[in-house]
Amino acid sequence: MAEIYIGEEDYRSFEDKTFGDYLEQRYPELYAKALAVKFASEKKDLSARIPGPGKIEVLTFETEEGREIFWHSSAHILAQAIKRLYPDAKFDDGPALKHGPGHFFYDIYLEHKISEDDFPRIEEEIAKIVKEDLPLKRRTMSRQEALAYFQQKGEIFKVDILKRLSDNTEISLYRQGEFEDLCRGPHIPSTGKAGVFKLTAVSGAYWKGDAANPMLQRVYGVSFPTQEELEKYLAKLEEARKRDHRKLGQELKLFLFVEEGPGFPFYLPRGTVLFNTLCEYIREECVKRGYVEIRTPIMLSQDLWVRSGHYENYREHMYFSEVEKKGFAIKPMNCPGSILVYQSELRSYRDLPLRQAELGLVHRHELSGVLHGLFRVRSFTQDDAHIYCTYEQLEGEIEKAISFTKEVYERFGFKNILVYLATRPEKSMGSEEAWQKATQALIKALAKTGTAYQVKEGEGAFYGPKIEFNIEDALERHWQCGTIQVDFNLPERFALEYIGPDGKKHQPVMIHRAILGSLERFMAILLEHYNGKLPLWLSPVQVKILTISQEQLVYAQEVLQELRKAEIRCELDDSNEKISYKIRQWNAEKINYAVIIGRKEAAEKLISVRSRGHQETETMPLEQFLEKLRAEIAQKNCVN
RNA sequence: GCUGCCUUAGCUCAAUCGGUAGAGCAACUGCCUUGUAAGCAGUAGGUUGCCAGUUCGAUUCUGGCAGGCAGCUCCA
Repeated sequence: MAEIYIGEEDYRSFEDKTFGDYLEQRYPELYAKALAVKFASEKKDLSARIPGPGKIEVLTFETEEGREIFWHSSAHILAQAIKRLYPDAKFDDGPALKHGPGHFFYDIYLEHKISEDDFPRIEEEIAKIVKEDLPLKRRTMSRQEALAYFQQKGEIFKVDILKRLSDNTEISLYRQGEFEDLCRGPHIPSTGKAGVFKLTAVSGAYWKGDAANPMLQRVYGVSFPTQEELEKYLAKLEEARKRDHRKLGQELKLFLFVEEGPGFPFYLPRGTVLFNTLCEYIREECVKRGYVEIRTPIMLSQDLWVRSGHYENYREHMYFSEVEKKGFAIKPMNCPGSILVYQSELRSYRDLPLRQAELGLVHRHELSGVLHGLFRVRSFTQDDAHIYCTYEQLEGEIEKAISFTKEVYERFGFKNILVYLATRPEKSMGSEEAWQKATQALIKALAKTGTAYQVKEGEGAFYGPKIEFNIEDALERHWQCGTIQVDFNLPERFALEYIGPDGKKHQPVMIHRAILGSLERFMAILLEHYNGKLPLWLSPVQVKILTISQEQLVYAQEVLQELRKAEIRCELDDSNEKISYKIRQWNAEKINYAVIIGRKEAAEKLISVRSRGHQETETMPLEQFLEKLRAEIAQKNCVN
């Protein structure tokens, strides 16, 4: 970022001038790129008067704050274009974005339904506005004046925004040509600096984000200073589209969705291997840390869910059924089942902490509109666990769970992990004191493990506060995976107890935790993260044997048997095709290794090995290849 | 669930103005006996998502339903 100091003397000669004037004279090259400035940690328009000597930070498209201003101004230009084409459009809000389907959007009320077919017309009008190079002029007025002004223009949404502001706020407006918008600013100096645009999406958005409110139309767009940058962005989008796990899942034959089961994934043979491999990994890691594993039924009596509070607090996400006039529910969570296992024996303090893991299949009714490949489904398997411990053990157990979680993410190569602390929601049960204690325990453990986190107010589970772990995928999207929750409520509701050293009954505390979260979601993240090129230990098919001609079939079968005996996941391509065709197929399947067998290899009882992403082959005895595979699998290396 | 868009062979996509559908890949069969990213030929594959309506006639127009996509709201 360019920083400039305007000294006492210099300032005197620019006393009545603007930042723009100053830059234009002193730093013409920088002026050409400047969008706005930051002075005394306040963002200002270039047309703002210099208030005094000091540091000026010049905001250009190269800076994050500069881009935000650029895109915010883009939203204004979008609105202006729409107003020109549809004069009865009313505008709500049009901010810049950090993530999502565009750099900016504008929420609009308009009778005409804007469709993608309208985009070219709107884009054309935007280009005209950019070409007109209209200066953006700021003016201020009182809130009362602004209210009257927008009322008279019929901009009812702007009026609503103004009504929510306090009375002594100074209101600023920005005008570009015939279009004027309520806005805090700052903005780029003129529409000529806005560059090239592309509209990317149109959809509905609830007014003020409330589902009870009517819907506005939200038009999304992207913009860049130059055409090249726009094209580069579009190419990146295309790359992301190719990485979509839904597409990879189909191409690699991993999983399937059918009309008969919306949101209920089917695992194909290869996807099942991946699923099972992840389960095995989690099991091993749990065993190392003193967990025991249980399995509980998918369907349990409705009374149980009433007792646990799910019926009261979670009903809209549950599936119900009736058998012999008795109500049943399919489990949306594993905790009540786990509790019944805890209660099956009289527990002693010597049994605690009891770490009870379950790879549990849960069903949750999700609204149809939120389903999204494996990221968002209606039935999924959680790598769940419930830890029953004494109050004294609580913090230590949370700390262990935090480091366990971090270790697992590291294994898969996820570097960026965001942690949140979600506190008591409105719809929840239990005493305020229990919530306080539980939340404090989480905070202490976070501090002790040196975990940076942000607070999500009111986003906890209905029975307790939670730590949420989000990992960042290759497309820089964040996905919630792991969670650690402290629960005083379910032990209370189910009257859980253990016999203490004093021979008396005490109530244990419960920790709910999941690391991968949903195996389905985690698989999807892995697929996008690795672009379908799974590391060897996770690959459904690790090796494919390709014969040069039918002559080598017998030897190829022998090699296949040997590899399978060594528990290598292996397939043989015995089709009557040329080797180049088989290589092409092998590559498309993203299988880690190809073993190529021709006349030479068969004669010498050797194999030729080619690895994914490489052109060269290496000829070796089968045993040597097996050693190499064993070593690589044992490493569970996830760096490609 | 809400708003908008989409649905044609296993997959990716065509089909003019309303005249009952085609291609490539995959599959299958045969030929070639193949040396590192598509060998050649042939065969089969469809109630155009489902149900109504308009029409002499609907893949095409209208309505409803289902599923999908993007976003909103929600979330592991």
